[in-house]
Amino acid sequence: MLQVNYIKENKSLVLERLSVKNFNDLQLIDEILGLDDARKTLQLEVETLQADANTAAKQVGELMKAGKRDEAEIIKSTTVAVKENIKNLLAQISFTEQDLQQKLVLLPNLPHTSVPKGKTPEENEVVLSFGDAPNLPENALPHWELAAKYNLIDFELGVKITGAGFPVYKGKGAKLQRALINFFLAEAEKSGYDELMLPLLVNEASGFGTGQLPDKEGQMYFCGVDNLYLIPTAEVPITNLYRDVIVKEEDLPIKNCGYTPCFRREAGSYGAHVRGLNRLHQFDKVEIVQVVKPEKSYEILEEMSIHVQNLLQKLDLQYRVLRLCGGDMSFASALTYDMEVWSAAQKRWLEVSSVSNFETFQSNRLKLRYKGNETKTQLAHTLNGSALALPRIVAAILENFQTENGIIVPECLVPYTGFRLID
RNA sequence: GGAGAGAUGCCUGAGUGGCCGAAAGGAACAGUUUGCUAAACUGUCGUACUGGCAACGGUACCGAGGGUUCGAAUCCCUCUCUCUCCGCCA
Repeated sequence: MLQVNYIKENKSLVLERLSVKNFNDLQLIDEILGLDDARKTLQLEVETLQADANTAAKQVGELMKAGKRDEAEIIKSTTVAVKENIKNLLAQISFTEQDLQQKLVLLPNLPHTSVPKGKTPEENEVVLSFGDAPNLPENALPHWELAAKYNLIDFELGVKITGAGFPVYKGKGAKLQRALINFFLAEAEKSGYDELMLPLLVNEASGFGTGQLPDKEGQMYFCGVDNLYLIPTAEVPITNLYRDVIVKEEDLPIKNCGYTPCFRREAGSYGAHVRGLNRLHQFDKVEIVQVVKPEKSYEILEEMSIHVQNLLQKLDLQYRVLRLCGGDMSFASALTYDMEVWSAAQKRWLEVSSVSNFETFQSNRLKLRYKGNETKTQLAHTLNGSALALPRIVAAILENFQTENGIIVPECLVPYTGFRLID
């Protein structure tokens, strides 16, 4: 959520930035500024009345004590009208604030100046490419066929017990999952992230804090009886740890990581591109999150991007890094890098990580601030990234490292799998 | 699931209608003292909005939301959460 005062002071800049995200609703901005002015005027009015009422109440107290009942009664009678007035004004303020809030959450975050204009994924900017595509024979198999051939993943069983998009991992397939999770967590710990194990269901306030609610609720599974949502990413519980918190400046940066399953309804996504592991309703992911000082956040975004790239390099996967264009970025992000690995048998890039700087967009909603001895309380910056999402990594490993004799597991995973070959 | 108790500032904890934005202690920060460490002493020590160039003010907030009252941390109602006991249970 953007800060109203910032919008007020930098209106033309805000409009210019928002246009990069293809957002051009000048009228909405004007309405927001109008509502904020109205709110302030009402606020001032009600506070003046309250100050008067407070003084009157004190006088009554003193007069009563002095035994001057009659005089007290006179003052009492005058406050009745004032009270009614205050009540009305408060109701107006509350209504205005709600209206303002509802409109304010419609504004996406301002993209960083380096974000390219564009509407479609094709307009994302390739920042760098790393590694070479493996030379696979013409008859190389896509991962879903490999998964069946080596009895690693059973998609049909998942359909039976739950539905499409909930695979059952078996044998070495299951072990590979566990190995990847442990490898990613170990690497995150080496990079200084403190590990957390988190609730997989969150309440409404948390969904709002990170921006899934109100507008993207269709993306989450919802337990209506208890009013809880299944997390679409560990970002939600981790970042909400710091909701309504004022952290000490010296405790920054806060670095957390956590492994969780993620649940996404993905309503309306069907077809060839979602085959196999390409898009699931439940998948596993290790997430990294940082809470940092504003002046450091872009430096840290690079650091997080490098952490993710190191993982991909250790896994010997060919990858590329994209700087997302305005149209492809998420609502809340100011700058996002997507990491994609090459899926050699499908012959396409698969997104395996997304690393974003949200600047104060989330912290403003979360009321996540920091305070130093010298500095006043101010909003912190939040960042997060997948490090990494498992299914597409598994897809790429199966496809890229397939041989006549089986699938060769990357060296770095062997300590975690206990085997080098899937056959 | 049943019964009871509670929720106050960074922490502990006092406060049952006006003198309470809130005692006291601890922690933290600054200073004085000190050969060093410790101790002692003094001061500072919540958040948000808002007025003012500033000095300094105003308003709200004692789990959340309503109500009673001229006046509520204090009384009433609803909700949430925590704790204790019983039941059930991985």
